[in-house]
Amino acid sequence: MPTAIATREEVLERLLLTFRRHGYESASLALISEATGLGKASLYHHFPGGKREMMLAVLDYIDLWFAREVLAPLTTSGDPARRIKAMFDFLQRYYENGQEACLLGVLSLEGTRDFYQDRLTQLFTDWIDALANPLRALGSSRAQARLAATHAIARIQGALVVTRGLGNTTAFTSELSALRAELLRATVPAIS
Amino acid sequence: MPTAIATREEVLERLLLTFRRHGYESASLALISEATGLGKASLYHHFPGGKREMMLAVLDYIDLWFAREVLAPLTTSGDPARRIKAMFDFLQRYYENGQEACLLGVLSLEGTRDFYQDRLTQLFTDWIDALANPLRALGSSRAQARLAATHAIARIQGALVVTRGLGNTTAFTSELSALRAELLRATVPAIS
DNA sequence: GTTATTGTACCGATCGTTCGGTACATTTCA
DNA sequence: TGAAATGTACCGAACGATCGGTACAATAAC
Repeated sequence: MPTAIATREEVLERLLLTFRRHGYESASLALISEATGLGKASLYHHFPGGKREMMLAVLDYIDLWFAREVLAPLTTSGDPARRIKAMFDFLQRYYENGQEACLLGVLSLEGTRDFYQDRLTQLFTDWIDALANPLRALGSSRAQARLAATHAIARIQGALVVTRGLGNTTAFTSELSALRAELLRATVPAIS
Repeated sequence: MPTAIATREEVLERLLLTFRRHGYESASLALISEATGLGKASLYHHFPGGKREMMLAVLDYIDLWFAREVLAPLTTSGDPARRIKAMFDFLQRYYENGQEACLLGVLSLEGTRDFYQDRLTQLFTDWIDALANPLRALGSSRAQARLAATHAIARIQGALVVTRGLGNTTAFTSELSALRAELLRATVPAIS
């Protein structure tokens, strides 16, 4: 093999960041080429299916580390409060206090999501199911926990939107810490 | 004057819908031309500044009716609960149960928002300030009301995102009715 | 030498934009 | 009153640039 300038994982990481920042349609190949440091030929060597395959590869990649970093920790049998805290710590890092977008959110608002809508739905569903887990352990019924989990993820997404709309990260920080406290209290008054 | 096939307001309405569905970058002139029924050249007759001017015109248009339909009703001196209810009724209609996107949300997640970021910030700020009004009237302090208003708008935006991600409108409906009940109770426990 | 990887040069299609010009109601002037 | 001039609304065609994608020869690692 010739010197792989970057490992596949590094390339996927760059792709992910580019899609997070620009979405699918607006992420041009020129932009992707620049972000990954790979020429078009190289990109098409690694992803013969073109931009679609790049997006799908990123979604596969997300499936992996999202399962490892978020879903699995949420569904272990440890202290539920500890599990929830771990998720928030991760999100705070991952979104960089609201400065970096969420791929799921960006893709959700895209005009045409034909070929990845089902992947999106699956990711959201998995996330909701996983988060419902510790909420049940904190005393909610199955249905309540699912509603509360949906509610929580909506708030996270909303915090990201409003933060970018307002142009500063205070909204994100305060919303996330409030949500965290609310979930740990196991009181989701708006839902009950 | 030749008979205008469509009034300027009708054109702006079509433009708004197109930008809501596709955002700024992904709304091509071909798409806009089809949506408005105007040829590209005609569009440039009405908006010499091109796509940018179309977007700015839409933002001007929004400033007008958003102020009339949402902000003004929120800041009247009537029953605060009634004012809040009116906003939710309007939003439910405007977003069509989560099927249609919010221009503010879509634009907020766009990769480059250089020339309209300040307009976006202003719109969000105005909305938050207006909503804080009846919340104060329901007993919250000034700071609490502002936090609760920001929280509410984040949840609305998040509900739209998650609804589209999940691909069905139940999340939107349940989130919005829960939020409405919460605001009317004047209890925003996650913030306090 | 074989195979994986890449840079360069291209393709047709579409991007936002502009040009040249038509249709027609209004205004100007005889 | 009637013809000429003006202004507004609109469109088809084409602009240069960029889009996503491909062909292929050169290069690099084994």
